[in-house]
Amino acid sequence: MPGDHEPRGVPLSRPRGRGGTLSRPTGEGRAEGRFWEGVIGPRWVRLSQAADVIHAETAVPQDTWDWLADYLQLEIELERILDTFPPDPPLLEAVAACRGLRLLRQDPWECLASFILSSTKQIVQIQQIVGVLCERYGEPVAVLAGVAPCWQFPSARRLASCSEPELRACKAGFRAPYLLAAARRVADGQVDLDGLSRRRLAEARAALMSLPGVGRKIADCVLLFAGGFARAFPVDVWVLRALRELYPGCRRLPPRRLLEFCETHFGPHGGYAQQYLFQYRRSARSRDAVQAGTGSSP
DNA sequence: TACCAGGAGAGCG
DNA sequence: CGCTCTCATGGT
Repeated sequence: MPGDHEPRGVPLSRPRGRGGTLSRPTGEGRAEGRFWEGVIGPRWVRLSQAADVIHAETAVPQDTWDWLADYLQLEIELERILDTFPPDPPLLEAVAACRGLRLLRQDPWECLASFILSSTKQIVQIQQIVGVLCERYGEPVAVLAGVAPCWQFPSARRLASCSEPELRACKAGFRAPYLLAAARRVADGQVDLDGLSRRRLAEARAALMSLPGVGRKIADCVLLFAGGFARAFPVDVWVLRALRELYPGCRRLPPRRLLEFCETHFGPHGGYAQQYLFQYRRSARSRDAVQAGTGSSP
């Protein structure tokens, strides 16, 4: 019977630190109160966290929870990551403000496709587009009673079989031809996403950037969030703002020099530093908006 | 109404 | 290179 498959702390030891960020940067998971619900690969799952364990519920019995431990990156010890950060005040402040923030190990194709759809879109809009794609072209997944229907993220092969107008109809806009071309090249094996993690950083990045609609920023996102390249440091508008405000020395650096600074200064796990700076800067914007009375939250 | 959003690519000088 | 323009579309 469904609802009967909780690990009850058996396979999942709680990661160090207070809490974890369980929402996907671009995914459709939702945090509802003390729960997080979403689809990880082909499975629907509801997560919650008690004192020392992560509690997981699925709609179908599981033989193993390795897939979840991998997604949550439970083997990563956060303190060891933070120990590699340079001890400069801005980064320490960002870490203090986002204590417990961790990275997930996402599916490469889902990650790539989502970020291709991300350019000049707000995060809520990206989630909406992804939701439409899943509903129209993804395989349905089993959920617990009372939970809204859910779908897997559509495979590259499935999206490759779509027409450009069909993808535009999902609100993909000018990104539709990029997504379609990427889906085709992934589906026919011209780009091996699952093999990225075995290659050198520069080679994996070049392979991603050979895809239309994939520049340095999106490539680094895929490398960091799905490829296991902890040093990859995506520079988006928020990180750029954070860097210019917190590190005055890099204000007048040309783009090439700025990227060099990011990849060297923040060390072998710079991508984690990037996430702390990103979250820190965005949360500052939220506070300002609320104070200025322009925020949407009460 | 005007402006902006987790960019990328093409066309300039 | 470094700058500017364009590409859809929804929200504020």
